Amino acid sequence: MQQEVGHGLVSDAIGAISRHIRAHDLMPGDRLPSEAAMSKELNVSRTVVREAFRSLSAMRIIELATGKRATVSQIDHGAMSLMIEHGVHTDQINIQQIYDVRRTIETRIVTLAAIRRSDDEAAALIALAQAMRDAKDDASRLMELDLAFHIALARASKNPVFVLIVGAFQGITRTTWPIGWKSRAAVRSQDAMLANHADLARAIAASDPRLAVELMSLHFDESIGALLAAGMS
Amino acid sequence: MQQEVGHGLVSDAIGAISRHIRAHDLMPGDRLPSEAAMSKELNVSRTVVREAFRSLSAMRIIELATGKRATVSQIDHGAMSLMIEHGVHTDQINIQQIYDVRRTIETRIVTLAAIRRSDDEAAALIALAQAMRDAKDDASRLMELDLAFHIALARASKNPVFVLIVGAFQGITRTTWPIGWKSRAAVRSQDAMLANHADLARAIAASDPRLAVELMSLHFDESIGALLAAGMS
DNA sequence: AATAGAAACCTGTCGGACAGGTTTAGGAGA
DNA sequence: TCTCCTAAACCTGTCCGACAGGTTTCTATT
Repeated sequence: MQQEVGHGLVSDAIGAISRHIRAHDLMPGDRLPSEAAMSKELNVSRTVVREAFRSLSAMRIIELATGKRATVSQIDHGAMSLMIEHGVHTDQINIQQIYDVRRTIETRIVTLAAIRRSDDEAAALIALAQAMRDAKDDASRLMELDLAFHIALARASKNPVFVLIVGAFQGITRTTWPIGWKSRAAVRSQDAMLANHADLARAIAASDPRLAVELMSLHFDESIGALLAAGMS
Repeated sequence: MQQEVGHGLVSDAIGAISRHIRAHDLMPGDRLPSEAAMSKELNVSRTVVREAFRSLSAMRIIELATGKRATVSQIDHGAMSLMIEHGVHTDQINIQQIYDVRRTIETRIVTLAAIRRSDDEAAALIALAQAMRDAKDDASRLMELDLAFHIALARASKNPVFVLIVGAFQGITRTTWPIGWKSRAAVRSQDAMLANHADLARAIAASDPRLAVELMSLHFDESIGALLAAGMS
C-alpha cells in the first residue's frame, strides 16, 4: 500500500504519521493513535514508532505527555530557536546576519501592526514598554520584557509566520542581548532605547505605520551599533 | 553536576548533547560520541540516548547514518519546511500570509543579491532563468527550477538565514505552485512570468538593486493575483 | 443521575539480542 | 618503509519483553 522512500523504518513511520494527520484532518489538540496501535498498523516495533513520535515532537508537530496519547500541536518556534542557535554556535550564521533579517522582518511587522492592531494589543504594547522602563535596573527581567514586546508586535501583525520567525530568534537573542545592554551602559543610551520602545508602542496605538517604521529602523541601527561597539564580529 | 529541568530523561539527554557540542566546539562534520558512550556518561539507557539523537536529527542539528557515528550537521531547512507545511495543513497559517512573508524577505534578498552577488552566481541565475523558459511545457521541472532560482537568489544575498527562510517555504510551495501555474494558463501570463525571472536575473547581474526590487514586487503581485484568481483563500 | 473506585490503556525507561554497516589496527606484500 | 588488504572491534537499526507510573474509561454503588 504505502512504500516510503526515506531509508529506514523510522523515516517511513514519520511519513506515515504525517500522512495520518492530513488524511484525518486532525487539528491542534486532536489525539493520535497510541504507539501500540501505530506499531500494529505499520507492522513495525513500538521502538520505531516511538522514535518517529519523538522526531515529530522535536519539530513541534505533535506533543507528547506520559500516560496521555500524543496530540497534534500548535505551531511553535521552539524548534526553530534551537536550530538558529545551533547555526550560530557552529559559525554558520553570525549575529549581524540575524539582525539584518530581523530588521527586514520587523520593519514589515510594525507596518502591519500599525494597521491591524486591536485596541487590546495597542494597550498591551504600551503596558509592556512601561514595564520595561520600570525594570530598567533588572537586566534579566528587562530582556524578557523586550523579547515579549517584539513578539507582541509580531502578533499584532496578524500573521503567525512573522510570530514564528521573530520567535525563532529569541533563543540566540537571549545570549547576545546582555552584550548589547552592557555596551549601552557605557554609551549612556539605555534611556534612549527605553524611550524608543515607548514611542514605538505609541506609534502603533496611533496607527501611524510610517512613524513606526522609522522608529523601528532607529532601534535596529542603534542595536547593531551597540553590538558592534561591544566587539561582536 | 548537571541537573536538567526538562520533563523526562530524553529532554535531559537532548540538553546534554547540545551542551556537549558547544563545550567541545564541534563544527559541522565532526563526530559525536557513540550512543553507548553517551549512555554510560549520562547514566541512562541507550533507548533514551537514541531518542535524544533522533530528536536532534529531526531538527537537523545532527546527522545519523547506520554504522557511522552521529555527526554535527550543516544548517538545513528540511525541518522548517515540515513545520510550515504542518501549520498550513492545520489551518494555522494560510497561503497569503506566507506570500506576505516571502515578499518581505525576497525584496530584501534581491537588494542584497544585486550588491553582493559573485559573477558565478549572476551567471547561474541567468542560466536558471533560461532553463525555466526551456522547461515551459514541463510544469514539474519548471517548478523545481523556479524553486532553485529563488534559493540561488537567497544564496547570492550572502546571508544563510535568508536561504533558510526561503527554503522553509519550499515544501508548502510545492503544493501550491501548480495551482498558480494553472491559473496563469487561463490568463495567458505564463510567458510574462518567465520573462520576469529572466529580467530579474539580468538586473542582479547588472547590479541594479532598484530594478531588481521592482521586478520582484511585480512577481509577487502577479503570483498572489494568480493564486487568488484560482480561489485560494 | 452523580460519583468513587477499579480495570484497561498508555507512555517512559530499562536491558538484552542480533543483523548489518563502518572504522581501525595489524599484518602481508611490495 | 610504505601500501594495501583483511579481520576484528565498533556502531547503529530494529525487535522483544518487562515493569513503573500516569490517564481514561467503565462500572457498580449510592
